[in-house]
Amino acid sequence: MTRFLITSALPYINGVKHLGNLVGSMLPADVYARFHRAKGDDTLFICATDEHGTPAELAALETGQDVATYCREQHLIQADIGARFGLSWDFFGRSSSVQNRELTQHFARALWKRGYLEVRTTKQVYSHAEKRFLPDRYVIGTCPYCGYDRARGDQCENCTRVLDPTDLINPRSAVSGSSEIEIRDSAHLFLKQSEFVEQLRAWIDSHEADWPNLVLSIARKWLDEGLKDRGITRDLEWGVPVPDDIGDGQLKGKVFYVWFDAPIEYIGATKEWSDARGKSDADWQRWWRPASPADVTYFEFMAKDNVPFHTVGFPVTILGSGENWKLVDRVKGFNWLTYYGGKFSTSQKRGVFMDTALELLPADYWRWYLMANAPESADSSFTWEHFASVVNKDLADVLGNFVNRVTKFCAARFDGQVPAEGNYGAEEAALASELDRRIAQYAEHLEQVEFRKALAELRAIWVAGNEYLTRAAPWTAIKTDRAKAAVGVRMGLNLVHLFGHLAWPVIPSAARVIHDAIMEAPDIIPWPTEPMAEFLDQLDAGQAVRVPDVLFAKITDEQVGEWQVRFGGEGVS
RNA sequence: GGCAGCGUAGCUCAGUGGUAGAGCAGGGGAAUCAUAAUCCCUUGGUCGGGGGUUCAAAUCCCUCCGCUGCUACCA
Repeated sequence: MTRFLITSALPYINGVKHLGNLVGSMLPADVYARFHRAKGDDTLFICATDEHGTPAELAALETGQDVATYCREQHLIQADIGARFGLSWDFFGRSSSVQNRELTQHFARALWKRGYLEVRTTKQVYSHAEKRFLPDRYVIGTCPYCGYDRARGDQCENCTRVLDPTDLINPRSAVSGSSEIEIRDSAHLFLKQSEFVEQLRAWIDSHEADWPNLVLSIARKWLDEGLKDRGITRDLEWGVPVPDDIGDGQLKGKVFYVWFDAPIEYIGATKEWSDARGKSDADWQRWWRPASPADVTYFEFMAKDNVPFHTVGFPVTILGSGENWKLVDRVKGFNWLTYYGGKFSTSQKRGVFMDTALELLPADYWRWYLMANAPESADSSFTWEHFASVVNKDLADVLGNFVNRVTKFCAARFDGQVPAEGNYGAEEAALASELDRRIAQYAEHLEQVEFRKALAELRAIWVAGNEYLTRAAPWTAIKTDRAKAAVGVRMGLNLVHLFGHLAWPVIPSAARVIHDAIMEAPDIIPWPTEPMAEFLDQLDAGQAVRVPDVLFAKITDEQVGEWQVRFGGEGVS
């Protein structure tokens, strides 16, 4: 049976991530990983912080810390928030780890030996004020086309023209504002991606059936436009150093480009995981260099801006190495989650970030809303009104109230114990067969990573519970026919138990509380594999049942209004 | 400019050739176990505009409009 290797795009080290980052990679990867663990599959879910690059260096500078200290602190912050969001990483690594440095250098050496790397001299902007080279977008000046005076060196945000830093009038550093900048020659390593076009195209075509349209079209676009060789080194301090034996000594003091080493950290973090447990290399290599590729199904989750790096850049690294590393099997790409139709923005304090989200409400509220409205086919817009209505209806009314009404009625009329009287009949058989069908659908949607559809189906399963309860009406039956009422309550309690199982991949904390009401939940709440006729008839008569506290409190209009103001809501853009 | 995705009910979205769908919101009813929750019934759309192919188009082709993003040194 195949093992499931799951990676989420690496959150960049520069600050706490917002809900859009969460729903675009980490959260769906977590739901999928939990689903496979629940099914009993051998599953490994890997993530890490992406720590190299100019923004990290500048952010450290701003806080007055050295970059290594800054990254260490930020990594711990992100690890903590991820854990509190229920992100069940088997390991959350760091792209600045020793393991990743060694692996990155290993891949570079393999590519160099096979002739896929080449040294080329490029023109780079050097700023005297910062005593450092600046990426194009960190140079600003006046746009020669439209006159906008804060155009970036890579593109003018005003007229959207693509620019080169040398095009700018009055160029200056975006960091210090200093105009003491000059263009210097700098040698860099280029990865000959152009030699892999046919190989990549054949590989991408082979996934016609199992990659989403969004991913296929982005990947093909890059090939169709003519794949260029890509510079994979930078003039920075912080990063994986280029080893002396590569590049004939022309690259002393340079580091690899963050997009070269970041995907390799998927492997690096797996080695970090293995090393942390004191295991041998075979332990992590069984995931990345399996005896047969079919032994492992490798699944990547990411937002659409990351698709080219995962379907073109990283595969070239793997293929070019000539070694038997695992290539990705399935890719799930997401569009953007917007905030009232606009961008989430750290600098403008616009939108909701993971830390503040948890100050407002528990993780499951967010997990449910985000996955039920995941930006799968198009960008989707977060609004407080929509969030409140989804949470109130789905979680509080349909699910929470079901658990509450069943357990409370049981407590009031059956001493809080699973009643023994009566036998299941046609009504219960019909429900079991409906649920067999719906659960199979729910599982299929999860396997196909159609999260909106999956969660709609899960909600329909909860609704089926409410429908059954209305038909069984134990509150009426109890007046004349205690056995009939007992049947309804017993089925209701079995349904509560079932819901605890089915909800676990999506809302793990609430699922645990629900399960605990019936019996103590295991760490991994398993997927129900029995036919429902059997599963829904498993509670022992006489066993005690607890009434859990209110599972989901409703979000009030006052809260919606307050949060709109606090986070920049409607009309703000 | 080029490219990609999207445009379907008031809102959020399914639906890729065969009589327009779901959830929410709105309207009516039932029930009273429950977080006033639930359940049943129901109103509502010339499928962005225009043209074409076809016995038949939301779906295929052309064109125009709008929104969002990408355009390779941000990550």
